[in-house]
Amino acid sequence: MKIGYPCINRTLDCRGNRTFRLKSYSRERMEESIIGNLDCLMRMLVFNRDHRILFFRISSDLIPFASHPVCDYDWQKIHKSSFQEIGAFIKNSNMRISMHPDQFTLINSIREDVFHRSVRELEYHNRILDLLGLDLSAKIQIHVGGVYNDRPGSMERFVKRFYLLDSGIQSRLVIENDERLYSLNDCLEIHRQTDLPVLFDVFHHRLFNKGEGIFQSMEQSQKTWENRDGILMVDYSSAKPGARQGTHAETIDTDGFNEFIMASRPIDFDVVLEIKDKEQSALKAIESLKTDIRFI
DNA sequence: GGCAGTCAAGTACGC
DNA sequence: GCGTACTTGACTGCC
Repeated sequence: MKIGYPCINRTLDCRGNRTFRLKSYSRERMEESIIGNLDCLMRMLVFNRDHRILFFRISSDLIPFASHPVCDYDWQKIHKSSFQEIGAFIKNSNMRISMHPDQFTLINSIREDVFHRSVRELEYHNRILDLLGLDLSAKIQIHVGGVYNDRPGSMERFVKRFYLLDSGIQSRLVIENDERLYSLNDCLEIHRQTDLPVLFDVFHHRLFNKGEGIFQSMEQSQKTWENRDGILMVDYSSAKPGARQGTHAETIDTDGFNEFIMASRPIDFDVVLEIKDKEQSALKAIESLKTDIRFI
């Protein structure tokens, strides 16, 4: 079991997801942003290793505008050695990596142009993980997508589109249950047709389910991961007290997390804490896992 | 230096 | 058919 957090470290005085407005695009701006982001990524990884945080989600903003037509900067070639260096550090530290393209990446869109932009975005994410030299346990997580007033048809379109993707992308992709449109059961159905592993989001599942318990759901998700995929990935967060439903908490609810950890025994998995205070919550989680045999 | 409006990208939903 | 919420930080222009 590895514990992680997404994209940003609030303790360090750097950000690995610095970007800029399209209007300000220039090669100089690209160069400057990418150097800063890669440098900060390395610093975050060193911080993580030093604190036993061995799972990390790399920001999609690492290379700004990478999949946009405006990008005329050969970042793959120019920064190749930085990627190699960072990748070597990840492997030597026995870390797990994930990436999560945002809501605009929709391979089941009814619009062909949206699908094509999504493919470009997935290619970009896949390139990053390849340049880092990571194996297929480094994953790209996406949601199933839109419903478009036709759930079966939209799930079918997801499957059809999946088979159009490059095999490199196919083997890194995983699907995650969301809190409104596609539940864990829907993801499992898509798994049956594509063999895609299912990343289990605890928070989304609590907001959107038909009574399936956490343990049973994790057990089913676990079965969708082959050896080459690594162990099950899980996203964990809890609701911000008193806030609108779906809002993520400011800091980890330690009691709730411990309860979840107990309930998940003996399943082994890696978990990203999607919580506002990022690494602080990861440190608290690690503290409370000190006696768990899966973590030691 | 601080504030408020805005940002590449999509979809769902209410009116 | 159109505007807004979703969700969120931070870029950017303006004072």
